[in-house]
Amino acid sequence: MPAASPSSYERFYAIVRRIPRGRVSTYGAVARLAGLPGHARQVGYALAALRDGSAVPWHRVVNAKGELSLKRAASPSGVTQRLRLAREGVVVDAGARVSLARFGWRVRERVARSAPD
DNA sequence: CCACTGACGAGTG
DNA sequence: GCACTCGCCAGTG
Repeated sequence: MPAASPSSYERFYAIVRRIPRGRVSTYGAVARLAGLPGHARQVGYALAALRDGSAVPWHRVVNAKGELSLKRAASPSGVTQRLRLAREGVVVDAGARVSLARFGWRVRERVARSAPD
């Protein structure tokens, strides 16, 4: 098994798997959460290496502008991403963009206070 | 080894 | 919002 080396890909996949349904995250955020800030490009590379049937919800990952990075290609992957997002209620506009303000996944870094100040 | 490319991002003007 | 630069790492010729 080639699992001898601590593939950073697996680290990225682990984060992507945590993105809740109906939400999206960004390449940069995934890299950051994986403990590898600045490796956004490698996240894209890792997702591109995924095979059909993987349990990784790669379609929930968009770039920092909220755009689907596969819009450039009419590849089946691009279509699949739009289809899956639509099925989860995520709105993608004509410019292949998603409102990060509305659908961006917010990682809770602090616990909600049960009692306000 | 070098140049170039790619599902990226942040900074500057 | 647009154009440009630099940083990041893997794969290819």
